[in-house]
Amino acid sequence: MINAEEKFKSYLKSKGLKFTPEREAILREVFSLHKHFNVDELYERLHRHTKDISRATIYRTLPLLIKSGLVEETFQCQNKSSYEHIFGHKHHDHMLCINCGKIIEFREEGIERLQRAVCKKYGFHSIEHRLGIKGYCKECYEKIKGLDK
Amino acid sequence: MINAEEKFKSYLKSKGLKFTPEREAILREVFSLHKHFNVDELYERLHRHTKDISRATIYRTLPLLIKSGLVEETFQCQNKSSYEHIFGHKHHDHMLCINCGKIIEFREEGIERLQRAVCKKYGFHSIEHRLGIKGYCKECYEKIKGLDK
DNA sequence: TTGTAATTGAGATTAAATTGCAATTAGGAG
DNA sequence: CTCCTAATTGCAATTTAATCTCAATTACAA
Repeated sequence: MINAEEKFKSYLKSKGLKFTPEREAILREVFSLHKHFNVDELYERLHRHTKDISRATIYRTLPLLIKSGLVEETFQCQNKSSYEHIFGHKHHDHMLCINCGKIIEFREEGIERLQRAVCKKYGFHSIEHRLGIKGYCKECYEKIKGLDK
Repeated sequence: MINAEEKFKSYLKSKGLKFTPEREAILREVFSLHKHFNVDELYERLHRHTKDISRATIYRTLPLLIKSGLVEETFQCQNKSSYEHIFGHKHHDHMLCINCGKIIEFREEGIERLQRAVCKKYGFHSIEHRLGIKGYCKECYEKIKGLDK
């Protein structure tokens, strides 16, 4: 597998779907973004950087990117789904500061291993797993402690 | 702390809030349910078992139950939040079968410990954490393997 | 018993996500 | 290269979980 575009094309072909300019633009935008994004942010960036692409098309394209293994839904924040591209990255988990919104990514091999062990124990065939820790980042916690709350 | 009701009352009092018949009914219903539930299911059960309580009141009461440490949001399924009561239980994680909907609960002490270690490493003050594994349960995976997909 | 701030239900509202449809188009077959 | 058709698009309407508004009610402390 050479790159994300090839992988996406190959997925589409295998399903009899088309590689349209819209899908290409979305793919490029997603991979030019080196952070998490939600549909609105993606929509805004697409409109700034390329031509108009409707939200409907974004909503229809994201599941394809996910199924092709290029994108993952990472967490939900205020009822909005956030995504990130995962091509060429190892899976990682997230800490989310509920005060300032900061996201800390981490990968903990031991947790990954234990998850595999648990799945094996139950005969469960895992497709995706997500660990999210919500709380206060170091800075915010110190601020809040100061306010005695 | 004697029981869930006392804990809820104590939380409400500490915030200057009232222990109303509606809140009591919701609390009872939640604790009579020994499984996960979403707002709709809770609403249906309340209407079957007790008097009419509006969805608005349920939506307003759940955050109180969560803040008082009696209920946890466990996962999102088809854009609906699921909850469970956690009074007297240790925290556990979930596997969700995307084929039959089965939920497997598990507690893995090692994962809990590693999570605490990661938080410590980053100085992150955790409020809640959630690990969800989606995939196929043993039975469904065998069925699907049989269908060569 | 009373006063008041909290609570309730009904219905309106918000906002994310999905869908129907007519016009357009990618891309394989010939 | 051309043609054909099923896939795709944008728009606007729709769905649906969740939130909000407001007038009437009520818990509960003084």
